[in-house]
Amino acid sequence: MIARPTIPFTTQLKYRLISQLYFFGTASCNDLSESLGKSVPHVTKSLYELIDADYIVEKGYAPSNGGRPPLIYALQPDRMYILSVSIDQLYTRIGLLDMSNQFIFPIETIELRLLNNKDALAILTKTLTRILGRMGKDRKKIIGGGFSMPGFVNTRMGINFTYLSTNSKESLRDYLERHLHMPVYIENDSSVLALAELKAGMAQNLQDVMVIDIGWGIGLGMIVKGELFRGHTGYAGELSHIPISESNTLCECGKRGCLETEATLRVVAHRAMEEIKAGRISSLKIVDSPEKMSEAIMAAANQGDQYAIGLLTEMGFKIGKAIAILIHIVNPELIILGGRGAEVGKILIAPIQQALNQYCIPRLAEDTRVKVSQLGHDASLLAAAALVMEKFGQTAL
Amino acid sequence: MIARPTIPFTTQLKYRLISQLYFFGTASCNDLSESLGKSVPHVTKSLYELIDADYIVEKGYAPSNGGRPPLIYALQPDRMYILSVSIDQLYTRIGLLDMSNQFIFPIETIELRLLNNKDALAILTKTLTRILGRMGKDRKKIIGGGFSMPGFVNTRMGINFTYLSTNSKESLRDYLERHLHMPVYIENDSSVLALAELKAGMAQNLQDVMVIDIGWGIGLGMIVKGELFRGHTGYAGELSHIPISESNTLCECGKRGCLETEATLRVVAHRAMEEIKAGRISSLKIVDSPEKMSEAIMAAANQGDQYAIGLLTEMGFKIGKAIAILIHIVNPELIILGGRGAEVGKILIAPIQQALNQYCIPRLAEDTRVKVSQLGHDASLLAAAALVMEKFGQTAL
DNA sequence: ATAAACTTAATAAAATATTTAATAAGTGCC
DNA sequence: GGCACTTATTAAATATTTTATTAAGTTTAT
Repeated sequence: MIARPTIPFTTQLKYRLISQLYFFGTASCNDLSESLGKSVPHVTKSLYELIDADYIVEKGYAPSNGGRPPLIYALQPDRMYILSVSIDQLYTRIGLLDMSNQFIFPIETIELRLLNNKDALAILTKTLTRILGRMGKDRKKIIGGGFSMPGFVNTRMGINFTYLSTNSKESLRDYLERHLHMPVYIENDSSVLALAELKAGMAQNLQDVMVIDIGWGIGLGMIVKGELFRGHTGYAGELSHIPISESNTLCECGKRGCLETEATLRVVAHRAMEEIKAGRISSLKIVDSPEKMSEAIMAAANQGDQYAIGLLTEMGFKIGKAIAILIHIVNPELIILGGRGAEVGKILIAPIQQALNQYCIPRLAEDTRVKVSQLGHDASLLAAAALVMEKFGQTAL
Repeated sequence: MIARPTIPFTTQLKYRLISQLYFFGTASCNDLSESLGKSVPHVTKSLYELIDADYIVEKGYAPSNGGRPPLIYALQPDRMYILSVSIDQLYTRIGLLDMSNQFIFPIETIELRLLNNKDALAILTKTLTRILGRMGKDRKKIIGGGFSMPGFVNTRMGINFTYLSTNSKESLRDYLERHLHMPVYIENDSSVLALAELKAGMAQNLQDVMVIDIGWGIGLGMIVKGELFRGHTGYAGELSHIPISESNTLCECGKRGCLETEATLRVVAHRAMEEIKAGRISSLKIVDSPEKMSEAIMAAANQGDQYAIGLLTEMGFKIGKAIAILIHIVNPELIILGGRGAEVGKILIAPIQQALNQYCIPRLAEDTRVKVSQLGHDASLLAAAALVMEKFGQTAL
């Protein structure tokens, strides 16, 4: 078993201070005192010890807020690093982040098909080992690895039941820790998306937020009581298989009418290819793969193509129906549309809002805002790193 | 504004100790130390001070657990009291509890129709004032009032948007505090039912539990991360208006196909009355009110009447469909069937389980147990009191 | 049966963590 | 310049945990 904390501090407060500063970027002693719920003198003391140990640096004074100007602190960027891995069905992206959230190497992307691929984990591990090899003596500074991946992930047990099998009894997390020699945290990709919104996006400082991951499938990341929520065994947010439609399309899961059979980019892409083949007139041309088709549809829709907009509007309305159910159960303050579908968020938001008006109790619909994510493509890598830093801040002694 | 803590202790730990002892009934110093996450000597010290102040008493030694036998502590029963009020559409029950969870007067029940009743709150307040009048000098010992009630309740704002209007800008909570001179906590009845399970029933020590309130309507109380969950504005758990059916019965809320139009005791009672009138043969006879009809149906079902069982089985299956959706979203470890429908829980559990098998992803269905509540009729009064004690334990200084 | 070894529980003393209160230092505004 | 406000520093007081010690039982091996 890998010892979880790589750097041994003498008090828990120091772990929390570093974690907070990582998420804040910069902060004054007062900010930290307030956010950690500890007194200023106590925070000052630990802060100074961390400055002496060169983990934290003073960044000078900020403008006054109507009184004595606050001294600003930040993390020493190259004192610690985080390994961050974002895995999807086709590609895996790997980054190494410093304490100022900068990538210290260009992000590496490898093609790694997860489905029915027994060697996926071995290839991933090998690639990671190669990349880590470049770190030299800085390797010891890596405090952990955060992994975002699709599938049924049980975070507590460190297992992914769908992909990246270890082909043995060993859990995926233990396997990775054994090969990478660092603490590893794995999490479902939709949850990581939600974490990104919580730490760097629109969910900051909010309590109850649902992040819809619109892509090849449809996922849900839940922020409940200001924290990521994963349910009892880690499968909370299985939006894709709730029954939503009257057309009884058979789903992979064996049931009929699942949201996934009706409202994903995959469904839209396949449907467009069929309909165009059958003579449907549009600015859209058939392209060679459904993946590229979905991108073409989104591009066309953003250019104003009526057919593409129609397809996405229909998808949006069905997603809205599912969100209506979600709102009845969870009563969140904000719904964020994220994932690849966020590209056409502006087009989706109207039919979604319409579905909410139609299927929600008015009081509930009124109290819930719907917004499109502003986070870019690197968000999932930053959030996978956040996974590590969050645990770092919870390190007990 | 009413000062929330009636009794001023010098440390927060003392409030938490009293709260814990209330819920535990009796406990050893070690039990308390563990459950509060504080060291034994620290707990001991506060415990002794509370014994000196006569809030807590020693109850002698418990049998050894393999070592030195632990000293057992309990609350002094008549040092503090809690006012507990459980309100439903027709009847309101009022109790006064001591610190050993005993009613110090027989529970009073008054008939109080909530619907379209402008005077409901005035009548309630008058009754409560009369009952409190009997307390004499013990009145000061009441540390608060807990109110369980139907409707859209926003606990943070202290408002019930559906019933018991104050006919003014003042919140219901403020109104009650002003008239009763004590801290008041109001909560939705389904949530209180969940709290009862959390504190005294099957949800004890569990993290994520859904309590289905099967009655005249259908409600949901949610335990998330080991605590009552109410969502952003307090309306989480609105199970009754999620779309579930293909038969498009119009619901009061204006939508079609809501669970409430298909699977409540009210629906079952009305349907039985119509069908029997139309000549349906059964051991059931028509009674004069739907309320009594529903009780007759449940009694007949428990006696083995096939028609009654059929009606309830159909209701159960539809409730199961809704629970399937719930499980996909929340991934709870336990579903508890509560409310008046728990009387026929044994009959409902089979069709519910069947619906889960049919509509849930297998992994999710496997990880979720379904049980029938064991709590009796007084549970909601005890839980309303728990509302008060829970806040008492959170009293800061 | 009985002593030795092992539990669990309670207590006292010492060490550490954390807050409070008082004060100082800087800024902006009248 | 004086006042209100925010931030920083220090000393003293308080809260809390850790460690070691004692007490009171149970279990196991003879």
